[in-house]
Amino acid sequence: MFKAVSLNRVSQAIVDQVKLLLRQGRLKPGDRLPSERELCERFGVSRVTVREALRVLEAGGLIDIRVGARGGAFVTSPTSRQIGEGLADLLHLSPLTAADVTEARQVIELGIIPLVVARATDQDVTALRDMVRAQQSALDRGEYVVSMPADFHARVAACTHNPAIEMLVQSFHSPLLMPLIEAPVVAPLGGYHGSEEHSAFIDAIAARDVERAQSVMREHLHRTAEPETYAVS
Amino acid sequence: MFKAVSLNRVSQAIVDQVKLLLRQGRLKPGDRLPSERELCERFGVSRVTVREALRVLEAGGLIDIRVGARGGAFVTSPTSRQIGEGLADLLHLSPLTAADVTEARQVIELGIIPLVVARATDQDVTALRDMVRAQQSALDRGEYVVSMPADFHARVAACTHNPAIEMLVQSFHSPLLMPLIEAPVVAPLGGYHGSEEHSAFIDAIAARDVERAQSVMREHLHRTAEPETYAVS
DNA sequence: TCGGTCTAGTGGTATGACATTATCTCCTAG
DNA sequence: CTAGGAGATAATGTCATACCACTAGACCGA
Repeated sequence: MFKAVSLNRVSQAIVDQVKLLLRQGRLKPGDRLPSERELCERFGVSRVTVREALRVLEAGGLIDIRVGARGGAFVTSPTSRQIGEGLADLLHLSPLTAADVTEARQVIELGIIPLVVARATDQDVTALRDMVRAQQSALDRGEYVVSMPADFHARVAACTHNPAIEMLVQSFHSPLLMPLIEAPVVAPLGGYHGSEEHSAFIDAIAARDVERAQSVMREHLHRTAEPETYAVS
Repeated sequence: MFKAVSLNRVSQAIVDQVKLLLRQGRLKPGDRLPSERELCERFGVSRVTVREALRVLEAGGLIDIRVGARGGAFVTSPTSRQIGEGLADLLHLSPLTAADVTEARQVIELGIIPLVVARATDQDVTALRDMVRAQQSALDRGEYVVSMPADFHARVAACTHNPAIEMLVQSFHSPLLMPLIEAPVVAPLGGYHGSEEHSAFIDAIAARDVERAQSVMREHLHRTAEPETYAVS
């Protein structure tokens, strides 16, 4: 009956207004917002207020602020990596166990395999093989980088040719979440096993064999997720 | 050799410091940060700088700021909705199509069904039935709320008893994403169809029938995603 | 006991100044 | 004629101070 009369923060109102412009498409990636001083005039507020609004927009990844002449606030064109980081933040700051995250990851990485099999092009398969070969020779030289398995899984997701899925998988391999999901495999032995399994997986994809690909990936995920299983292997 | 001493922004340094305390667990949800004026003293910076840092933390959903006596910045455990909104903003700017998002959603919501079937308790099933009944009677009264289907799907995800999965599904149903994935179903007729399908889905879950549950859900997702399909039904 | 007033503490905003940084312009030396 | 450097310029980054609005709790009176 009586609606709440809450005149929130002025800075929040500015944030909302800018977001609205973004949603309406009247501000597109690459556009430059007016300078802080000019925004003050237009909104009729002080510079502090405008700056706080810009900070919020920047923290949300919507704008990019540059200093110096020709500087200012520029609307960003978000990359899937940025979005993935946001998702990773969400997952990392909440009370999740490693098992929770691993299970969610399994759902996605196994669920996309039919799509991967259906859509992977010859270039995709070749790129995957090249990646495994490069990683294998890196291992032979004793160079193990923790991002290597992440790169592989991300490339597999790219085979779906669906940027949303790609972004989802990448978010699970963000640096923040790595300690949760792939810690046990950083040992060289685990790396070798990983390479073999990756190759077997690619073979299944090339053969368009959904069942086998899922089976290989299921085992791979299971092994890399559980230390004791890895110790036995 | 000489590492960059680019101490970019002072406010960002404060943000990082607080985030570190959060990650170390030295600040827990419910704790209250010192007042702005006290933080100024401790960090040796001005109040504006402290406030910008607090804005960033607030925008990230890490703290909650209250005014008045006994007010201040309180550490909060971020909910999926808060960060899901930020995520949705980014998604709007990204080159994702509705089809991309829908497909990603299908992978997850179909992939979790085996988990749902395996783990749903009697309470879960009862809660789902109650929800459908409540939504049906709301429809009969002519009240259709767009968040209704989102609530249902989120509750289904909760049946996995895995908070990571729950959060993932919720983020797909963030208010700003709804127009992308469930727009065609806002019409009353679509709502009725939705209720029937929801009921059929619950029956399959209660019968522990993975195949049937997946089949019902697949059709449901397919119908709500494509306007022309809906028009024919 | 109930209701109002007072008050101290806190965030919200305004103003004005100066510092820092990156880009552009132009001038000068070779 | 070209390359490089010294300003000019325009924007963000930071500071200090002041005042306002709001809220919780203490206090007080009928």
